Amino acid sequence: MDRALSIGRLAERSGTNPPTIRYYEQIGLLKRPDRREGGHRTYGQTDLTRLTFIRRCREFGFPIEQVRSLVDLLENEDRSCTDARDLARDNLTLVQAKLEALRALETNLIQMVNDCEAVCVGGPGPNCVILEDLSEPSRSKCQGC
Amino acid sequence: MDRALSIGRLAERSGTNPPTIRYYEQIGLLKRPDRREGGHRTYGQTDLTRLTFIRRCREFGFPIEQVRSLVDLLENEDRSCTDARDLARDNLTLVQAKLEALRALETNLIQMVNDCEAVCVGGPGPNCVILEDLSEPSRSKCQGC
DNA sequence: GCTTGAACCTCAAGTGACTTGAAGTCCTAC
DNA sequence: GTAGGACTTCAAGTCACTTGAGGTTCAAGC
Repeated sequence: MDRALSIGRLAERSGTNPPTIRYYEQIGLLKRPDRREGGHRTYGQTDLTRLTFIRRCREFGFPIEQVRSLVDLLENEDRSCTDARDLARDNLTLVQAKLEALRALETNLIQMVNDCEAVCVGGPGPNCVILEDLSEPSRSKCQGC
Repeated sequence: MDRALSIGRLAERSGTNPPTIRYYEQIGLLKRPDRREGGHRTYGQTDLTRLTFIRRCREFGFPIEQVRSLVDLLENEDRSCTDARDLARDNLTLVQAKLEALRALETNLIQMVNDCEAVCVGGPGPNCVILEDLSEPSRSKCQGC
């Protein structure tokens, strides 16, 4: 019903901040909106849809340049959705790599905290097992040696 | 044996880049090293140990300011290791939150890719189920509604 | 119609943790 | 002696915004 949205309302409804919207406009991800007499931006339903799409993409971890491709895909009848699948698949691979690293990190941190509580908690800083652990060179690169 | 390391060798042995080492020096995380006649930096075993510690902390996701605390902890007899445990615990909480978000992301992305392959792959971009999914407002904030 | 204060405007700089580039100097091996 | 690789400093770039300064416009209440 409400067609003309201020930047603040658009921000609210799309889950963004006004400065972020201006930033997206600046980098050409959102097109320049109409202005009121005083210079304030006004937006319509189409802008809300597009911005929501952009935010979703960002939540899904797509970097801005990929979001640009996806927006293009969404608005261009001539492009095949295979591109969208490929982008999603690349993104999935990245997410899975990050997951693996984070899981290893979690295991290590849990171990550190537990060891500290069992062995040295309350003792002098330099003797703490956590600091000892952190002083060892990384084992992540050569598991075998 | 080799006491005097150039910045390049130190970088190699610690798994860092020379500019990163200079950056750590600049922000006061590494102390200013001795110089040769010509101005080149030289490092010893202590520097290698400290830098290795810093890199490990960074690999574990500690932000620079926390690394600063941990270094202080490591070199200060008067501080208790409870502080180290608390920092590790805070970090663990953050890691676990990230893990949860990434797992949800992974599930969503897998779903998208699979759906696309089952339903629309090869079709025109704008009809792709992936783009439809991305156009829906986020459900992550209110699971129930 | 006037006032108040929230929301808006632009432009520039800041964030974190580095990386990259330019332009010049030093060191080592041949 | 010389070639070229490693080093030096300083500044600017990266990503995706966020924050701040300083000024203007809008909507609501009186």
